[in-house]
Amino acid sequence: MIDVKAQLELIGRGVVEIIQPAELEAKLTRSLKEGRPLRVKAGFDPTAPDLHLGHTVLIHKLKHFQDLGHQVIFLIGDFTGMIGDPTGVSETRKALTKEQVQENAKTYQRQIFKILDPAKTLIEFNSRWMGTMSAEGLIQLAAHYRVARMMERDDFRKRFEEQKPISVHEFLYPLVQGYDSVALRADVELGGTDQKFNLLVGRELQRDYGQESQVVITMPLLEGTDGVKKMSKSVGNYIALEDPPAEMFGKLMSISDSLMLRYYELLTTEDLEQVKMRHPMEAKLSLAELIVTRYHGPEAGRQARAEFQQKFQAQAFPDQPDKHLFLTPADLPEQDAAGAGGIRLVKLIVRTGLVASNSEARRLIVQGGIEVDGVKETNPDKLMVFAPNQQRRLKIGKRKFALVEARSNQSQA
RNA sequence: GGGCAGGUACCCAAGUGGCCAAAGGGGGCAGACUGUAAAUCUGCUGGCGUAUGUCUUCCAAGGUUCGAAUCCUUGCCUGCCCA
Repeated sequence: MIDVKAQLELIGRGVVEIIQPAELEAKLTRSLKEGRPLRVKAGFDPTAPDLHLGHTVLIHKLKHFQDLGHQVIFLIGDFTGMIGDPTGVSETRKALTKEQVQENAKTYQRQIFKILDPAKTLIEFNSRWMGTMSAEGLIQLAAHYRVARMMERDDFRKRFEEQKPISVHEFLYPLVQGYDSVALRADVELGGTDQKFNLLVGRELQRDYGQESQVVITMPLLEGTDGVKKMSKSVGNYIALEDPPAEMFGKLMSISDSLMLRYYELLTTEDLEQVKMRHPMEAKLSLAELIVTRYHGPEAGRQARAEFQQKFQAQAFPDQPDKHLFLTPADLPEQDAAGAGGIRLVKLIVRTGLVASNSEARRLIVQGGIEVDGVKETNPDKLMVFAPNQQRRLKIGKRKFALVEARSNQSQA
């Protein structure tokens, strides 16, 4: 283990707040002296089956602690997931079933080891102690906190003032999360700035239960792809670690220039001044490749970049279309003047399955969002004639491509 | 337990008997513009062989009416106030 000052520097990188810095220093000093690693906890709610880039800000911080030799505890809130964290949400969240939560938790475990060292990471589930807690125990736990303190929290107060529902069980969330720290005897807990309230409850509960209070470290929230709201599963502005490479790359390229800098800041170790001096598009391509590489490997990174440039910059048809459609003579019911079989353009578009309905296909066509073999086609009722084995390339909207191929008979792959 | 106010399309929100597939905003999609974008501007945004047509939709079930998102009844849900 390295000395306290160096540890503090790494730990402090990128954090928003440390409560309290002096306590952290004391803990580190004692840890070093006694050769006892600190127990560092971060909790995750398995409310959706995917971790996203927003979570990695925290996970990277855990990684820092891990590299410094401390005991990292990745806490999966399988029990709390059944409650649903009310933080930052304007409406009551739906509680998940036990089965859903367990399914999602499995995925979590697989994903974090793209960053953390499996051998040095302790994975815990808070159902281990919460699942067996009696009603009596829960009521005793609840007695440790006051309603007025609960209402100090912004989202509760706002919802209360706006006459929106707050269920009693939502009050239990901060309590349980705080109790997790008691059960794990956590020295440090990491969380986003939105978690500050919950994290602080942990400090108070530990004190009430006769333990030393944990140090709380808050990290910035990563904005989602819209650049405004925090990245979140429920809002849908997220980039999941398990998004396919091409999709991940595409999402990263669709962020604004200013957001790109934010991502560089929080997700990479690149020097920001140098990034700013580069051409924004170049910088964004590098960022996208960097991140795809991190989660899918260098080969996937290179490929995603090449494909992106082919698809959007050269406007070329990709090697791997989104859909390869085969048509048999039965699919070509109409005939042109010369008697050749064809299909109306609207129908053809719908057949690719890349568009939801006839009306939507029609809209796209009329608005100029369809190209056939590189030529814009705006007549929805145009009869598309196919000779046997003829192929046509459809560009549907900005980013969907389909290859359509006529087959002379029913034999089909 | 009592009183009051609400529940409208993906979200917010107007509409209170026919002109309502339902204003407006957000989101989404498309086009233009670009450096991939973002921003901006324009258009579209329930389904159906696009149709001065038709079907399904305004919490749910019934009812009144030629006609209901709009009126009545009951139920479910939410908030506030009183107890």
